[in-house]
Amino acid sequence: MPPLKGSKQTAKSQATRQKLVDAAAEEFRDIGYFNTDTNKIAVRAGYAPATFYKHFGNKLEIFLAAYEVWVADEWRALDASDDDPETLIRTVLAHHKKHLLFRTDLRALAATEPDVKRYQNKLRREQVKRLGELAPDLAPEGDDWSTPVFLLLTLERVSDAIADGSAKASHASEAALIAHVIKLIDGLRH
Amino acid sequence: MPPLKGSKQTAKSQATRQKLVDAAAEEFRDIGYFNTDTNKIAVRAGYAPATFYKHFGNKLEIFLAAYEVWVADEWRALDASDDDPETLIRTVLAHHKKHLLFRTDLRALAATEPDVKRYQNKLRREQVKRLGELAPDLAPEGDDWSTPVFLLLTLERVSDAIADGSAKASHASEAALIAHVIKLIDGLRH
Amino acid sequence: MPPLKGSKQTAKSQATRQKLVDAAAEEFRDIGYFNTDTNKIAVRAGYAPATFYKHFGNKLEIFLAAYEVWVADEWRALDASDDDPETLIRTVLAHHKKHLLFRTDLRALAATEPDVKRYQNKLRREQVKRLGELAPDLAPEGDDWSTPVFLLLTLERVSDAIADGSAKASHASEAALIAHVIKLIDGLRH
Amino acid sequence: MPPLKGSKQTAKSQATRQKLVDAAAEEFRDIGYFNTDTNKIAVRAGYAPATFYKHFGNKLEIFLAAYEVWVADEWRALDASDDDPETLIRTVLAHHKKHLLFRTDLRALAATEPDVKRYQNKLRREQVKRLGELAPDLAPEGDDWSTPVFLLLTLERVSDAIADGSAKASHASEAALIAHVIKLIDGLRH
DNA sequence: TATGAATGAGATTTCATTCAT
DNA sequence: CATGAATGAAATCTCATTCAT
Repeated sequence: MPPLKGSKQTAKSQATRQKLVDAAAEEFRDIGYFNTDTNKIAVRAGYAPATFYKHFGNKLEIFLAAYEVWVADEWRALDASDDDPETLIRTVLAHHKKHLLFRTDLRALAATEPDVKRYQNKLRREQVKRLGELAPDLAPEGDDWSTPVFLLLTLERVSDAIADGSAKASHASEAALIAHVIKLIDGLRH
Repeated sequence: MPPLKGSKQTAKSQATRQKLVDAAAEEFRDIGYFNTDTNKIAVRAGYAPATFYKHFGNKLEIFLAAYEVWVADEWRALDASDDDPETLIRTVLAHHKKHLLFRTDLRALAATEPDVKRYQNKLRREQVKRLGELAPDLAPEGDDWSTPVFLLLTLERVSDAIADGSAKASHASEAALIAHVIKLIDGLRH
Repeated sequence: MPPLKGSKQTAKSQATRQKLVDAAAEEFRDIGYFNTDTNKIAVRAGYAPATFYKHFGNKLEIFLAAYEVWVADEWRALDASDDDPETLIRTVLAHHKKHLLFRTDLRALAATEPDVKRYQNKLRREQVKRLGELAPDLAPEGDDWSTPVFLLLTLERVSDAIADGSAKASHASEAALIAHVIKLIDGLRH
Repeated sequence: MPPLKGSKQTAKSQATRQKLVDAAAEEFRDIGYFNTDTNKIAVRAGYAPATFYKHFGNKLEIFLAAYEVWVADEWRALDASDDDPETLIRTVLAHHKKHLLFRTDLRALAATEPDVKRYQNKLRREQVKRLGELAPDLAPEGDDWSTPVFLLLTLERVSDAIADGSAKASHASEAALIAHVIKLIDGLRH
């Protein structure tokens, strides 16, 4: 069966777009959003600078696209891991370690760019729901989601501190911090 | 007796420098490090662009100077407040709310600028010591600082989430989150 | 009997060309020559950018083609209308109102593009002849065409001023201006 | 008496701005608005491209500034000339001949740029008032300005047609057209 | 013939930095 | 010490045009 008319071309376009997103994700991960530019991204993907603008309107737009991929990756990793708390924590931690720079830039952008903020909030809510599915005794109770949110915030911050080396620099070992998180989880279960 | 020529000039120079730092802090607070530039800072301080470079080598240098002032302010506020946990938390929270943008930019910069990272780590250690003075039963025990560090990280992250509105957006009220922090503090005391 | 292969292709090619010209005319009318580009024209016609260059060498070439169509339209409208002066004036006016943007761009292009200028001059001469056929007492007398030319220029300018709103903005009503033109016509008849 | 503090510097800035406007006016006159760019203007004035943006936000802004100068020049020329109709007509004609390209671009821009349109309408009204001062028997009568407006439109269009050579190309001599305008003026006087 | 994709060339715009005073 | 002005370098973005299919 021959491909539908045009589907081959569209596939090529999609592939280019994907290469650009991948290149952007690498740039953001390696040198950070604020240290790269659309030219570098296009060239890294193997294209001329102008090609960038056939697929994205500006740098922020590709950041959002890379963010989506980033989140999907994290969820895929979490889905593939076991359900016991320590494994989950270590999965999150590994992801944060790899994408430390991406995450800090994300938060900086969320502070000034409404689009980023909106998307981030939406993902946070989905994250809480997912957590509730993985661990029913941590699920939100009624309208008050503070328990799972508190846990996620804490886990996030601890992971970042371990990932960026500041935990170690302030004499807090990875193991001890993880133990604290696990203890916190036990205390939060209903 | 008139002041020596040299010292007078130094005093004037110091005043200019201070005005520049203040202006920079305001810029960073209002529109963020990445959305301002050295010209804007100089003009906001009431000087010409070139004056900036008489006092600072580049934008990062003045950021560090503003960071020092920022930390001193927070400590002054904490010193002036009562010692009970809730008051302390609310003091930290108020400070974070005001300087949300500054803080996210700080973290983004720390991820790529070694100077910022170094200074940040140094401050974290001082912060832990201060906490130990305020609350001896949360002080580090021996070489393991993980308990106070864990608490500080959590407090920091919760404050940011309240300050940037993401807590509310994920259905976690300020009061409920603060209650979680207080409960955590109680659990961590030895 | 089926058409020859060659002629069939030519017919298809002609149809494509026509669609491109139509789309170009719409673009020129709606957003203007200087605010559109060959890609937009091709896409508006339902083709890919490259197709444009199979039929026209550049943007100016299609402008000329659209200009021809534009003139033919105006003449068709005039031929279909009555012969009394007011009806003719109103027909011209209606055409100018619709194609205001096209006309101003035409004049701007004529000032720098010899091809446009040449074509425009040729059309002006034909226009004078037509006017002479419609109204013999306004026809050129010998080598001096100044009377019909003067009339056409005036009519043109008044129509533009009404069409672009500048007449109204300077407190000159459409009716009063048209009355002036009619009076002028009466004065010019021999 | 020493110059006021800063006045020398401001004078320099004004001089630069003026050089830019002059260079822009020359560009617009020689090759037209749509064939030049901010780089060419800056370089023609003797500056680097970036300098342009210290004085003007974009190309349209300097066009408006050049427009103001252009109008002031025309009025200066008219004020300096005699009051008899033929002299005035020839003064206007000379100005149009010199700035033909500028004028057609002006009209094209007015069709798409509200700022230009607004300014142009404002000037038209001032022009009518001036005409009323020069020739009281052509002044507006009450709210109806159509008589002077009709005259100005006609004069303008005839001047353009002579200036751009289209009058000649359609066998209408300059002298005969001017005679028509003069006759029109006589007919319009009250 | 038509095209989807890509791009070289260049216009627009920003900004850290310098220079002459 | 302070500065007004200017700018080199680079990032952002556009568009007429081409190429492989």
